[in-house]
Amino acid sequence: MEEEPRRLRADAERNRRRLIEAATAMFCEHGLEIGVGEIAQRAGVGRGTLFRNFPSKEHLVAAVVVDRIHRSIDRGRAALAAPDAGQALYDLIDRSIGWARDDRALFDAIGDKRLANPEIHAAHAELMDTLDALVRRAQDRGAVRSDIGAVDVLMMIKGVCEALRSFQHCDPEVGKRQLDLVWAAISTSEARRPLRGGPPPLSALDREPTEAADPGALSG
Amino acid sequence: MEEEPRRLRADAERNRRRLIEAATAMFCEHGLEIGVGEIAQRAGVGRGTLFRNFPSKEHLVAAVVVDRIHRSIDRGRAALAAPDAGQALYDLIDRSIGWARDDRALFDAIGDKRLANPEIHAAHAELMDTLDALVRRAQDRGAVRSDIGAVDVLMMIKGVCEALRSFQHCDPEVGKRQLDLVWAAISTSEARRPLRGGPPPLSALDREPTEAADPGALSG
DNA sequence: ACCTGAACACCGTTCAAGT
DNA sequence: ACCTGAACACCGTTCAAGT
Repeated sequence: MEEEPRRLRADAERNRRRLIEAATAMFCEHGLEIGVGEIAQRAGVGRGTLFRNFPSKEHLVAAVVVDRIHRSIDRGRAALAAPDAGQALYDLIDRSIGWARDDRALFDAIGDKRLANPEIHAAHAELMDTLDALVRRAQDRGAVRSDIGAVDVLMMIKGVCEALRSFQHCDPEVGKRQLDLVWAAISTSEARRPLRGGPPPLSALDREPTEAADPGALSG
Repeated sequence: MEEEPRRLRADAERNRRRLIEAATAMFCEHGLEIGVGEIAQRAGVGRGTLFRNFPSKEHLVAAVVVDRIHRSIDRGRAALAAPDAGQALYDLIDRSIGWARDDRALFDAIGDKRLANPEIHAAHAELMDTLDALVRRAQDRGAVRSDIGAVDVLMMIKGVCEALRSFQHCDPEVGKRQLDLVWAAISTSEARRPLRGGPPPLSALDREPTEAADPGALSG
């Protein structure tokens, strides 16, 4: 929580920024398994500089995750200002799911292992406070049932995001229906919305046939 | 799909079995990041033997996953034989969530990346057929709403399992409520059940205070 | 045919040498 | 103070030598 007191030299400060930005972009594009060397290269610094700023790759991940959580908090606060609290919560879940498709392992990379990091923990607690306020406002409006809490909602959002990330190439309609199902679970019967589309065929989880699966990928 | 025609020598067959069993146990206990050397050691063979039976670690994971899917199919078929189809589906989801807590990255490790493996794909298709039959029977009974499909249900189960896996040390009540929320989403209003317990406090996602978080884990 | 462990390649991390 | 790249450690994978 307390601010870092010591000043960084100008070039060091710039390198640190570049590293976080490079890491964010690389994690988005290639997932967390991207090598530290490639991140350092993209940031235009040596590998040693990366480890001077972040004691380990895991710390770099943590810095990026904290940054993502802060963006989520911003979105949550904006939703709090919206007139229709129920609609605002629905939209927030919708957009979170949309981002999960692009962001790969970023916002999703929150689990109790990473929450052991105090900075992530603090940011996450702030996010939960915001979500809690949103849920309560939606409950006051009668859009969300009164017997659920922010933890229930967060877990459902996280679940949908991770399930969709595993099936990144599946029919996009599957994602829309997951949103609708989450809403069916947490909304009051008055605020219920119909599920969009029909039940997806069993093939909806397969890769799109347009994208030929590389044959060398696995087994044979 | 076609059977492996060539016979393995008796000792080779035994080694292959031992490797799958050792891998299953090690993956359960330590997750997929366990080293191949430790798996080979537990199986009582050299590392080279592991790679003679499985071209890569990923293939070994695939073999274990196929095995797990077959067990899921067995559970699904048993559920099909139960008198009350709605209750049977509810119980199956319940037990799947329970297993997810113990199994770490096994049954959960199904995504479109791994479905590129033809053996996993075939086993998964069989699982989907079974789940599809279960859902239809529950719909005929009026327990499950008519506008959802097996893909919707599978995605929700997978989501809950992965979300719970991320928060392995959180309050177990969170898991029970996730099951109830899934059921609220997919059931007809007649078959609805109340959510067990009350809304979890925001601290429910933190580690239990009894288990002291190792301070050296991350940042400081 | 199959088994084995030494050797190789790759990637996260450290550190002595530079500025 | 900070930067850098060579060097180290670790782990997945290969392969020459054994049985």
